[in-house]
Amino acid sequence: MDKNSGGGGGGGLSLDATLASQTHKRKQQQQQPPPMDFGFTLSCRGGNNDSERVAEMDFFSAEKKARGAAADKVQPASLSIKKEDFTINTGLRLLTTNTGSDQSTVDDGLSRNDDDDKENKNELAAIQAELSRMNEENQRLRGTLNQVTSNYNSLQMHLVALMQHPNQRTGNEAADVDVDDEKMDVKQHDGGLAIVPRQFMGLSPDEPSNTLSDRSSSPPNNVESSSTADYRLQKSSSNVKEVEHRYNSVVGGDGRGFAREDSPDQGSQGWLPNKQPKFLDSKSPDHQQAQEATMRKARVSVRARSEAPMITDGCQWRKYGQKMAKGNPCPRAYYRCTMATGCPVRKQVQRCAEDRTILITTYEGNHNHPLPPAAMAMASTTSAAASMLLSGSMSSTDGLMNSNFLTRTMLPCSSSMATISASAPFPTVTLDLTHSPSPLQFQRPPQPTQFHLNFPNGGAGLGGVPTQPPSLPQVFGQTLSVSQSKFSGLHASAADIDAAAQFQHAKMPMGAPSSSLADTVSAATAAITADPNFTAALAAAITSIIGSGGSSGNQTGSMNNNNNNSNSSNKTN
DNA sequence: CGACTTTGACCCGCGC
DNA sequence: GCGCGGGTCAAAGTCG
Repeated sequence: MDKNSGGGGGGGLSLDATLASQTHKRKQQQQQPPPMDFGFTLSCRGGNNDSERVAEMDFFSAEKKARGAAADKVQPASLSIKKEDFTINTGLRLLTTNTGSDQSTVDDGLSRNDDDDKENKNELAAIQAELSRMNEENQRLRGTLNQVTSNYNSLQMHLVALMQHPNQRTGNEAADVDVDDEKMDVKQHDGGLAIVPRQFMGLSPDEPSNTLSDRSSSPPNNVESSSTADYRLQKSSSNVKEVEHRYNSVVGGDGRGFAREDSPDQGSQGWLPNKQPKFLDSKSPDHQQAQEATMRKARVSVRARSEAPMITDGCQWRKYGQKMAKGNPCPRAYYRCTMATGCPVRKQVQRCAEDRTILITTYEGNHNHPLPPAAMAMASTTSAAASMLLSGSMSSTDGLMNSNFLTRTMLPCSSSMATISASAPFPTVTLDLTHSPSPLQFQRPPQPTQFHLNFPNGGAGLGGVPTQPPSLPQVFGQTLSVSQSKFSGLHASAADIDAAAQFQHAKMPMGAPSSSLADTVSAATAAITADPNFTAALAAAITSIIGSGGSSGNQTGSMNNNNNNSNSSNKTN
């Protein structure tokens, strides 16, 4: 019954940056007055949020100035005031007719040469015009927001399509796009250390050829053409729904949790035995069942050194079983999340047979309830990893899994990846925290024991300085791998996890402040500072990195961990 | 007394 | 069909 049925997951070079930027903006739009320049937001990869915000503020400040001036105030260049002028006139008439009975006989209201009244009327008219204009602007912004939402959904779908069918591109095409994207990284991170090869970018084979040609034939610096965006907006709603369904299945399915508000009611199902077949979508039953079967078994395993019987991940767990697993003298304990009734999340805890100081914690499912900050860290990690994993596994169910997927998702330091049990019965992502980071990985300066978390401006409100949350590869030298029974040897790069995290965070509950970027960061902070168990804190820190990666325009590749941001630099060891 | 843990039994899938 | 192993259930016990 685990509603895991699909894989969102993101991964990509330029796409994730754009997507993350839009995601972040969506959150901003729901928490504060929406930015004015949506067109720029959509088209600008890794755009400077602050510049846009400044533009917005300038607009309103100019507006205030105009309010103090005459009624015929200067309008921002981007706004049309014709309709508002009409509104102004209407208001005047209404005021005139309603002011007094003696005025009713004077239609034009000019017979009374009362300057004070005129001033008052003008002021009222100005205020009314202001209100009217605000209303209109609200309507316009609402429409723009809808458009942005549609575009965002289309991008999501596109991203999933890319992940599902990455190999139908020709090698040259892939190389071209990859090179372009890497160039973008260099642009975005001019710190000199910012070149982060981002694999896993591909064009969907089922994508219309025009999009493909747009990308392949466009100049190298042409990253996101409007035609492509338009095309994405034209994606069929059915595909979007399918993607949403998959994504909701991965990141959690209830309205309170990670799911979209319009998603099917998945969270109400709560925990039920896996053996009970439950399929939420009636369309394509066979296909859906296959997806469900795959999704509900997706797991995220965390290997960490810990003397404690269980790593502290911020959630409350209830042990419901213990078994002696074959081949391991240490018993395997089964836990269920008890933070909310019906939470489907379970985890297994078992010590490694070879090294009993290593604690293997395997998570399954997604929380259907709000999480405390400390718990959000791990939950974000697992969800992101699962979404990444399932995005690939779903392709396998479609028979479209490409071998290139494996190679293009390999990290440059793939040789140092941990070897995970290839006999895993279920698709499993393993985060191996037992190895010290390799300083040579990710071409970064040797800082093997430090994490630098660039805190976004949301948490402390530090002046809205644009931050560059480091992507997973930058700060996370740990190894990451994916083992799937169907695709033994499948490896996923940390960048994929990062992208998946971005994808997931795009679906985080908009109304819940706890899902905000700031809380994600605070979650990591809380986990790091409060948790006596270092491994848990380490995992939380990693999670925070993953989770925060989707909020900045250039989250995918910044290796400049010691950038100029004043609100950065949380570290743990 | 409620929440949690323990532990044997049970169910199910899979391989032989 | 049977045995094995993984996973879960649920009654009994424990703890604060």
